[in-house]
Amino acid sequence: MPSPWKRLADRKHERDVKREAVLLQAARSFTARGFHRTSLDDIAAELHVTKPTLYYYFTNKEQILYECFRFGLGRLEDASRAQDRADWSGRRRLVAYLRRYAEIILSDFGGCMALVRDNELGPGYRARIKRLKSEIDRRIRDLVAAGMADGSIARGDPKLTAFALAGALNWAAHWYRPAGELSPSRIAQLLTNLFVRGMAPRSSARRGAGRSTRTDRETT
Amino acid sequence: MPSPWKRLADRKHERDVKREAVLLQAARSFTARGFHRTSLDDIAAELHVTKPTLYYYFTNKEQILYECFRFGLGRLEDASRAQDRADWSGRRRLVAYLRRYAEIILSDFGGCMALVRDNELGPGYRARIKRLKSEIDRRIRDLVAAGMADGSIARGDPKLTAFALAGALNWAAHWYRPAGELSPSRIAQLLTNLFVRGMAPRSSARRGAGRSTRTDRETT
Amino acid sequence: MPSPWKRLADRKHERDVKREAVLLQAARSFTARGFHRTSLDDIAAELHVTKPTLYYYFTNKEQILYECFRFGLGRLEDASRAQDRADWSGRRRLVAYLRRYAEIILSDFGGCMALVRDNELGPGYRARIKRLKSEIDRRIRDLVAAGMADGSIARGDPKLTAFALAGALNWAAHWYRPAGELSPSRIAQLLTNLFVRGMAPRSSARRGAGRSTRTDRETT
Amino acid sequence: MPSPWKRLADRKHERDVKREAVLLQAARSFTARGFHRTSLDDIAAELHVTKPTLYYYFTNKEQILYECFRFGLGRLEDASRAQDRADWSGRRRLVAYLRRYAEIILSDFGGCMALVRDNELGPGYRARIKRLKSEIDRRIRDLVAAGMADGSIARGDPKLTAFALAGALNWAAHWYRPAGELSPSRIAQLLTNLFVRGMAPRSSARRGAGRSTRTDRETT
DNA sequence: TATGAATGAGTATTCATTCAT
DNA sequence: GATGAATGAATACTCATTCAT
Repeated sequence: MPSPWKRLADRKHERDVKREAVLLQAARSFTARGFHRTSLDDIAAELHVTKPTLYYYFTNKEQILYECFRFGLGRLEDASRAQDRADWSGRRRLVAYLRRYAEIILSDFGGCMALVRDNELGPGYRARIKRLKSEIDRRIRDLVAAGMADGSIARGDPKLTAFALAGALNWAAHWYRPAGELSPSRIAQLLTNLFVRGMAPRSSARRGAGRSTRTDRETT
Repeated sequence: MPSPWKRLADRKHERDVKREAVLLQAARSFTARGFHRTSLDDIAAELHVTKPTLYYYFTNKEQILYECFRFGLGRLEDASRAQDRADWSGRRRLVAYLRRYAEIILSDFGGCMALVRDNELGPGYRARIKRLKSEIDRRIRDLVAAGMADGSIARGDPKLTAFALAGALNWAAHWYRPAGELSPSRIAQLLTNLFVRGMAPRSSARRGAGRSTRTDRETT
Repeated sequence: MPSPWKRLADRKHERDVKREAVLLQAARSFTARGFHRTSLDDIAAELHVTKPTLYYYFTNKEQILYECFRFGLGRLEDASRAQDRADWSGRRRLVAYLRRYAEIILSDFGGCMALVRDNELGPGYRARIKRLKSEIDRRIRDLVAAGMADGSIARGDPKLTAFALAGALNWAAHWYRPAGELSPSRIAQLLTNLFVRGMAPRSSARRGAGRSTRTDRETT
Repeated sequence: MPSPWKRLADRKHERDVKREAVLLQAARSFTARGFHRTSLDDIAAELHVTKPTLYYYFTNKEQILYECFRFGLGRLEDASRAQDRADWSGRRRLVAYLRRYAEIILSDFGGCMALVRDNELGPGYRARIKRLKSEIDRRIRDLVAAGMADGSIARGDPKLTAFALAGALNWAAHWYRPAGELSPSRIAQLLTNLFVRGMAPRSSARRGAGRSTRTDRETT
């Protein structure tokens, strides 16, 4: 016979599972149809519950969107911490991060974050999301700057470079189709390669010469 | 006494001026607050008219957004046609186009196009917009492909490359602040330079060597 | 042919007429069924319009109640100003005021004011109503105090006396039935007489003796 | 080891204690914020329990209000019975009753009764409350009539006199502040004195003369 | 042309109530 | 006894749209 505590933990867990199920469905619907065109009734129906049930787990429609954002941003944050390897060059860390970044952006919560504008939120929630977002932006910028400092990335405007990278990746949420032939991580790879190498053709002379160490080769 | 025909033309002109004023205000409001959070009353009030007046110029709220989109897309279309210079390399034509593209994206209608999702439109309008958008996408892709064909752009996936470019530029609409120090055309320049050269540092050996012709240098 | 200005004035007037009709119906419904049990649909239906029409004239359900209150309070305020006759004793002015007060309290707006609690209003509106109400209270208190000063009213606590008078009159809104035999002004008369004379029996010795001047006799 | 019967009695008692605690909290909340603006969740939270618990003690939100009313009315009823002293004049009995009446009205349940309108209740409960209320009204009226019959109260309309008295006392629930300087019984005393003596100034000739017997003096 | 007036349809939100545990 | 979870019903409020003038 299981202890009542276990049961309590189960309940807590079940509740969290349900809460997350709501978030997932919401993220998908918000992404697909937009925040305002998705009614709580829609979300509830897709989960086979009724609207007030959603209010048992969330206080607001806004809060639901906020949590979707936070969830996606949280994963980006986690990914950013995972690349803190002192033995890697800035570029290598950046590239590794961007790989994860793309995977996250092309997931349900990430897509919601990239495709639903935060001005759907009221001032309070919005400010908090903006803070988290600039945290992420800053993280990319820092990696870029680190790369520029250690010579693994060509000198330039780190801020603009970071925006360019984030933009190309975020935009992928617009055109990515799960059914397509490109997997998220393949997209990430191709985009980062493109960014690293640039579009200018490499002359034969340039091949291998003066490039960073083998370790930094992110070609797969 | 002026001829009544003149008057008719004047009227027609005045009507178009007003129509466009509505569109401009709408584009700004839609961009700033989102399509659904902007009521026709808002737009009307900002123009110092009343809501039904808008219906004199447009049949729908949707149509207003549709026309905003079309306006921006039209300018992109125009810009694309302006780069049809057979004597330029694919890359040069691409870079020239991207420069204009960025300027347009960072204008009122362009920003609206980049920031307001087309799923706010009903199926009819939406399909038309999607067609126009893929027209633009195709145009970039074609320039990329042309560059790859004539050797001015490194071989790769033209589609993905085009998406990356469009993404980085479109995303600029999210972070661009007119009050900031970077002008749209400067942003365009920096972004395209970044794309062309890539982030990898150029070895001294590489400088100038084997690079494309002087003509293709887009450094300003 | 009427001038367009006339027409504008007519419109304005018509609007005010309609606005007031809404208020009147609202006051009656709020009084009869309570603020929360009266839905805007109820009010609208009773006026043969639809709910959004009410929003054309008022911004809020709360505002409707607020205006009902204000309307009633405004009439009390007017009545209070009408009794500013320097040649009358305090008591005579008080009695005259109370007569009007009762008539107003037993009207639609007055009843609403007496029977619907102001805590139905949000803090903003409520504070304003409270201010108006204390204005009225103060007015009665001042008349009582004036009477005490000029000897036409027995000395005592003016505040408590004022509350007692207002209470007895306001409470009449609870039991008054328009169909009953007592008219509002008759009720006012009887209640004020009772207040003036008190319940203690008048000994024959007291009759006429030592009473205040003939002018102050409010016996009808 | 205590007998199980004792335990049952304890339980019963405990249940009643809790039931009454719910009623008291409800009465306070209903009085402060109104019936509809007080949710069962509010009441439950203030009691540190959850909403369904309330349903263990009551079948309805309405029933809770009904019981609050009944509780207050019950105390008025009790008070009325306590004044049945054949050796006292009608007026003295009336005055004694009013003293208790005021104390009750200025208590939690009494205030609820005076401030929350019975039209919040459905027809069934409401009818029962109205019956109890008219019982109370009738009781005051009877005392007034008795006083008029035995000469201790000046002749007049007993019904209207009773309403005036009840009104002035009930209304005190609106303005009474427990923190103020006037205690409920002092308020009762002042109000009844005012009613007995009236506002008209007593001429010196009248002092002491022809007034009712010492016994009837209710000055404290 | 432009507006005042009105409305239908939709939607977030609240809340009393129920029930299995 | 008490609670977590769920729901039906009601309701304020918004807004695109229409139409007579």
